[in-house]
Amino acid sequence: MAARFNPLEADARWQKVWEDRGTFHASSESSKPRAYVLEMFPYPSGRIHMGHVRNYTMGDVLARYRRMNGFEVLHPMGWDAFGMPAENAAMEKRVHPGEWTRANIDTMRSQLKRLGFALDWSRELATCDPRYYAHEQALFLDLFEAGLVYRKDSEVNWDPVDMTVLANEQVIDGRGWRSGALVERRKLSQWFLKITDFAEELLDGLGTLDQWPDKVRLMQENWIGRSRGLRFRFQLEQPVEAFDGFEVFTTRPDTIFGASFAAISPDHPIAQALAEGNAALAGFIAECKQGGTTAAELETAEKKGFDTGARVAHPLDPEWKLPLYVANFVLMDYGTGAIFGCPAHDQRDLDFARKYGLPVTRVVAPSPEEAEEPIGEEAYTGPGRLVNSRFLDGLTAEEGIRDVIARAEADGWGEGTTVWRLRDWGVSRQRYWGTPIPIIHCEGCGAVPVPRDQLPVVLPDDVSFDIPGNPLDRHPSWNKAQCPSCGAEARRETDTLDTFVDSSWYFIRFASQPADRPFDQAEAERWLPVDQYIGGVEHAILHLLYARFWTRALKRIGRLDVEEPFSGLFTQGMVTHATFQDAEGRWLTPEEAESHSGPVTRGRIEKMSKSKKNTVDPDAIVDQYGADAVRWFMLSDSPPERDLEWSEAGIQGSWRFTQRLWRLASEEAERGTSSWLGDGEDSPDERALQRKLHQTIAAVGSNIEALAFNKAVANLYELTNAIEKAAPSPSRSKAVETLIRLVAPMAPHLAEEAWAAMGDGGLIADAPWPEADPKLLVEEEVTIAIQVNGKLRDTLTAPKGASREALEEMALASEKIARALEGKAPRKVIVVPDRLVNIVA
RNA sequence: GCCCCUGUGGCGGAAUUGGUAGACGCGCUCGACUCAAAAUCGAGUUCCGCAAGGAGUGCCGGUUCGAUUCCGGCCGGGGGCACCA
Repeated sequence: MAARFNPLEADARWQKVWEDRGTFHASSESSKPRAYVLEMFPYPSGRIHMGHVRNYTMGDVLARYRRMNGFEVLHPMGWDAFGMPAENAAMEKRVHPGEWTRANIDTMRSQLKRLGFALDWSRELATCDPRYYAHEQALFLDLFEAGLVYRKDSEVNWDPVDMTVLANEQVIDGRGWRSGALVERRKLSQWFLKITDFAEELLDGLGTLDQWPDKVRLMQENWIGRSRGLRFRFQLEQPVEAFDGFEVFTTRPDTIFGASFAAISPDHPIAQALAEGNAALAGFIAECKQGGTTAAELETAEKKGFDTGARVAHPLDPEWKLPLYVANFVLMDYGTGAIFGCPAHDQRDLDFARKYGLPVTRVVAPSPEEAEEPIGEEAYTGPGRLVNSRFLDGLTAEEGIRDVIARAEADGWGEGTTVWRLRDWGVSRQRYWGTPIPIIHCEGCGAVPVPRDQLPVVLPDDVSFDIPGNPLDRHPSWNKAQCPSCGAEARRETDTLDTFVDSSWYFIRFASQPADRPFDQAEAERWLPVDQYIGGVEHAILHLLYARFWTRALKRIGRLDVEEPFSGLFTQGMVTHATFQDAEGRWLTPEEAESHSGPVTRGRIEKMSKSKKNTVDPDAIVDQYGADAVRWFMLSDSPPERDLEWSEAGIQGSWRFTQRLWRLASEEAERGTSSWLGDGEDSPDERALQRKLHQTIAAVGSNIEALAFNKAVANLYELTNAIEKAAPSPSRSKAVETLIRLVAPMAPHLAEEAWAAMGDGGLIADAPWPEADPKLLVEEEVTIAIQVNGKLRDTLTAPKGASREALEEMALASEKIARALEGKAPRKVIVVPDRLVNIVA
């Protein structure tokens, strides 16, 4: 028996055993209860990083734990393999994106396999494989036929560096989420998915996701952004071309008598019409378009308007005319692109009114005395009752809103409505490395779906990346096609799908992968929804919202009877590491920092990234310490939702622990197996160890279920400490055998090795999770805290379940207590059985 | 600006419904083993104090017999959204 556990030799050996036996293949036919454990699949960028290791280790512990608890576990892995970096690599390294991607997949697959994850590799998929995207194209056509896909000219977010369109979700602070370039506005013809059709159910569905982090639900709620209010019509005094009026939306119809102007967006059709005969207005509109869209620019941007000279009638008083402005802060793509301005109760409107000398009339007052209180530089947005509002006077805001909506609906000039912040999902990308959109454009017939029997539309291989832009566009033949409808010469759609479409249904394909269709409904429904999904919080909106939408869209068209794809969600923290910089501010690796001759500053602890040179390559660590030590470290110390700081000391500590476990197991193995088959003696020490063991079984189980891996690790350390202190005995042997089962989900190679050495025969991967004996979960004796006026003064040991009277008597008998009381008589004694006695004096 | 989360030793962090704050790990100190080192093992480690004792969970206040936990107000850190009518 080796004195040391040698992972370099053992890891690969056990990985091969699992693979040869198909231990982790998930059977869709199994009669066991099912569990679907999934981690967000990786983009094959080159090599795996510590963030992947942390993510997949967490999922793996849960998957192995569920297996040991008798579940048929689906735990698959694949590749989110389309996307920009492959094209960037193609441009920089003159390698085909497909070749680059597939090489990366090979590298990363073997890296993942070295970590011993309990994955069903037979279900591996890559989204860039025509065998995957063929089905995506079919699903796209399904949605197209169901009216959930449409094409429209629209202002889009154009990334001038990546030369592609971005979805709203992909623009962060006015910059492209990947390139970081300032995003421009451009008008293009684009494909959209009707996610707004699902706004209400996506919002309401959040209420059913009780195993999601509140934070993520809240972020999605804000993103979908429901506003209820009144949509009503302003009549123009004089028609502008064909327009005799326009609609506005407000969430505060109660303040309608505080109106002092109307404003429309520079992009509003009426503004456009007015500008035709008005050079000054045309100039103003052009000026509005120039402004940047970054947060800082918007913050400081002045509220500017242009008085069109047109007038609109107040809906509740036709004699009352309001001036019509074109204003730079009114957005065409929210609400109706037009507003009524109520300066007294909206800060933006107030700024605007002050600037242009418009009246400011208070219509809400916190008390009757303040009804005529003038508005200063701050709009009043607090609670109160309506004033200066004719028949609305005296009503609360809520009553006023209801009243005005009711009148508008009765008199036909408006209606109560709901407006969403969520926009439809633009999925066209002017890129090569993505799923081709299966559409043919015919001059006579318009956009025609590619017939099903011509799917998949496969990407051509003969493309060049020496000039920017989309190589599909300039391909000599690929973009030419025959119109499926009339047979005329036509043009193939050269845009590809946003890669977020690929990841919107991969979890369904994992569950069921027939060759001739996207998935088998019955089989997919047997696995879905995913019981536990684990990934980074950066996908809180983008991916998780799109996947929810896609699932609901499939349900609506009758393809899958699942409402929510992920019933449990966990967002894990990042892996961080110290950073170092030299005197010139250049980043240094930790090794460089150590040997650097000049001054070195230790920077912040930051997310591992190549640019800051603070990455740690998992492969090198696995070489040095083995898979189990790395896995153990990923689970230790930091709560999984928080960031984990990588440290050399930490991985060494984990390595030491694996060796401690090995020593315990090998000692027991040498003692022989028969010792742990007995029940154990009834000595106090053995009873104490048994109790510790069973408490640990219960605690580790519930902590793994709660994904509180750091706490489970602490429980295991405690048990290990207790076993090491115990003298050899049948109970101790049994405890070691059980300890090995408890660590098996976390350190599976070591556990198999120890299991084999202890002579059980089978695989620990197939062994059942130990059962906690409820009788052994409670202590016989408890420590009682004794307080005087709430301050701890003494402790005593009492039998569990001792009576209040007995505890009080014991407490008062304490010498320390007598001293603390300083002769004062107790006024009151509070006894919490099995916990404490508090004497109030 | 709005919304949300968070603040505990030298460090990462524990602490069922309010009931012995600091479990467990890292680091550090001392000791054992060793020619020596590594590894390993033992003891200690919130702060002040020789001790008795006192203070202590960002700060100020409140509720309570009792507050890391509940409430109010500040301060610091992080995240999301943002001209959203």
